[in-house]
Amino acid sequence: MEQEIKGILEDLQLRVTSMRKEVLSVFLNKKGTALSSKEIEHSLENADRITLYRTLKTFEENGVIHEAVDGSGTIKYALCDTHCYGHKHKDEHAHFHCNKCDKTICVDEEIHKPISMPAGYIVDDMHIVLKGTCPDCTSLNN
Amino acid sequence: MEQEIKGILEDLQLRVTSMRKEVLSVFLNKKGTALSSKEIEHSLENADRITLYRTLKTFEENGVIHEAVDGSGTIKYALCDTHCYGHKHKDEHAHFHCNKCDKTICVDEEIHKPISMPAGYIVDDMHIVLKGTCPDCTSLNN
DNA sequence: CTGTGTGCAAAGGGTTTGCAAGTAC
DNA sequence: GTACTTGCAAACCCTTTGCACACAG
Repeated sequence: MEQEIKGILEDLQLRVTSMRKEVLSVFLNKKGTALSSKEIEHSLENADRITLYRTLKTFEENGVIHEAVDGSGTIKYALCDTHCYGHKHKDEHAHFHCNKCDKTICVDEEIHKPISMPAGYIVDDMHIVLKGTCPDCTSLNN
Repeated sequence: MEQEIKGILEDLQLRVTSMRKEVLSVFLNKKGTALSSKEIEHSLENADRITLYRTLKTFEENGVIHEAVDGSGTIKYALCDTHCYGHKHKDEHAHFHCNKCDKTICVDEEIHKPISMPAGYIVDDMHIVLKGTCPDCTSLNN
């Protein structure tokens, strides 16, 4: 893992700092989950929030992570797929947002184009957000 | 229109104040558009931002408006359909968000269920956000 | 050594809360 | 008249910016 992280950063010619390694490991440990900066902050040992913001920005600019729409009001970040490194982001999967635990997961199902826009509209990007209750919260019965 | 607005408020047993009438008329004048609190504020004559926040909250609690997911990072509000007054919100239409003018419109096309969730997930609500360029901005060529 | 990254302090923007005065009913 | 609304001030987030020090390469 340490090696994987170092590799990602070096490939992008980013300096390998402890903050970047820590943040990246949080994402790798929670693959398939979109995280808010707050959640990331809580997952870090010695968290300087400001540095975290800058780290997230750097990661976003370099195609390591991308913003995910989950309809929770706060911006979340998700690890980019390999094919999106450095390129234009294609965030073509759906997100499920649990209203109880506020967790957001990436849904890996295939998406069927749900709608056809009237003429004149150019669609670059599509986000699908499902809201409800996740299995963890259902079984907890709270 | 004055009558329509008064009727909506009275039906919900809300006091008919000038702020509420103004905000409601903004929504009625821009039917099919989801508005941010900033946009609403600019549409008002004598706008006290704090009162506006409270008005929006009241409207939301009473099923007059609902939050719309448009992936712009800011929360937008849209007028509820009649069938949603006071009831659980069913925001089953898609939203188109123009990346150029930041406008959000409600798309009235029928939605085909685009995805099937794995077992264990309870889906209460679905939001579909399309991002791109609207006809106005395409023709302006800017 | 050089330039980038960090961490603190302070500023900025949006939203919420407290409270006295104003208004709907 | 009474309870709900309003509007101002202040408080409270979260996020960004400025700058000196620290560290990666």
